[in-house]
Amino acid sequence: MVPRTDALTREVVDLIAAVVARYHEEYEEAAAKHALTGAQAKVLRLLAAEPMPMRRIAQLLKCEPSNVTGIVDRLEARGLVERGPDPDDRRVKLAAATPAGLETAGRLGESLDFAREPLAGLSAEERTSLRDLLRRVLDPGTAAPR
Amino acid sequence: MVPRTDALTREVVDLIAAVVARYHEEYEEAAAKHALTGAQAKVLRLLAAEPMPMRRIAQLLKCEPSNVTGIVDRLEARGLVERGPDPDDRRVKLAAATPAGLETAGRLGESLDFAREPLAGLSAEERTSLRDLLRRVLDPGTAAPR
DNA sequence: CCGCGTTGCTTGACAACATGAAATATCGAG
DNA sequence: CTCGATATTTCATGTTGTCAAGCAACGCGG
Repeated sequence: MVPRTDALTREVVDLIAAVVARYHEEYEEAAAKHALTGAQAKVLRLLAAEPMPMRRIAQLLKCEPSNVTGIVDRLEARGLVERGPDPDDRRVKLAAATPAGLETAGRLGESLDFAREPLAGLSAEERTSLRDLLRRVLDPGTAAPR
Repeated sequence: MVPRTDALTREVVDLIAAVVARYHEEYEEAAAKHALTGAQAKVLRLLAAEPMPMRRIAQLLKCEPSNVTGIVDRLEARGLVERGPDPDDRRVKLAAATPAGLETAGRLGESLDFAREPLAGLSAEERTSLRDLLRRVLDPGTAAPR
């Protein structure tokens, strides 16, 4: 096992923390540019990709369904999202982006440039090796290529 | 410039997003294990490393000082943190972890294993190359080693 | 020394997010 | 049909975040 004091490991952990901090910063900033909070931006992007029941949004956000109610309420109040019935189950409400919501989501996506800009400095080989390393960090089951 | 549709770049961005999500999940989980919120855990860790003025905490958290007041209030109410005077400037209050706070911070640190466990699957060379790639992503000014 | 702008912190009002418990409506199995 | 399970909402509550206002202390120019 890697000792807690391993300088290299510690440095990598710190770098990951820095990436996380930076990602958040830029995400919030991009959302704010469109008068959205981070949570609203996340939901809007989900719904722009595909309409889905409230329950599913809560699962993807890893939060309580009652929380999603409020977030969708606010998006709906601004005309970015709509709630409609599910033809197969009248308990379910399908949330979907309106045309205005799709348009906002599109512009939002363009602002979410994190790592596209920084990544531009990396060659294709470097991006490939970064991809492979990140994959293995996320899924330790993946063995190193022999 | 890297085209928006570049599959490799898109994949790396998605992986980074996955790392960010996972980091947060594990951080909140570790904090909750000690009955702390994420923000409280962050502040406690800062203060366990070194006492500092409220103002500095706000800078490191990138939030308003008035917000820090509340977070430190809650930590202080639980005896994990103390406010003391700054001998050099009577406007300043130095927040510091109490012995109980140091102890909690210590156990918290042990729970914050993100990327230490996953990283164990990477060889020293791989960790080095991950470190170098992350450094360049965070600071595009750094040229590729020739 | 004295005023006065600046700085550090707190307070108050308010919005968003988050959880949990309870209410409502619907589903589906028996 | 009945009854437990599911999907959503509502309500109460707590934490995080902002902003504006206030207060105490600092420190500089005169």
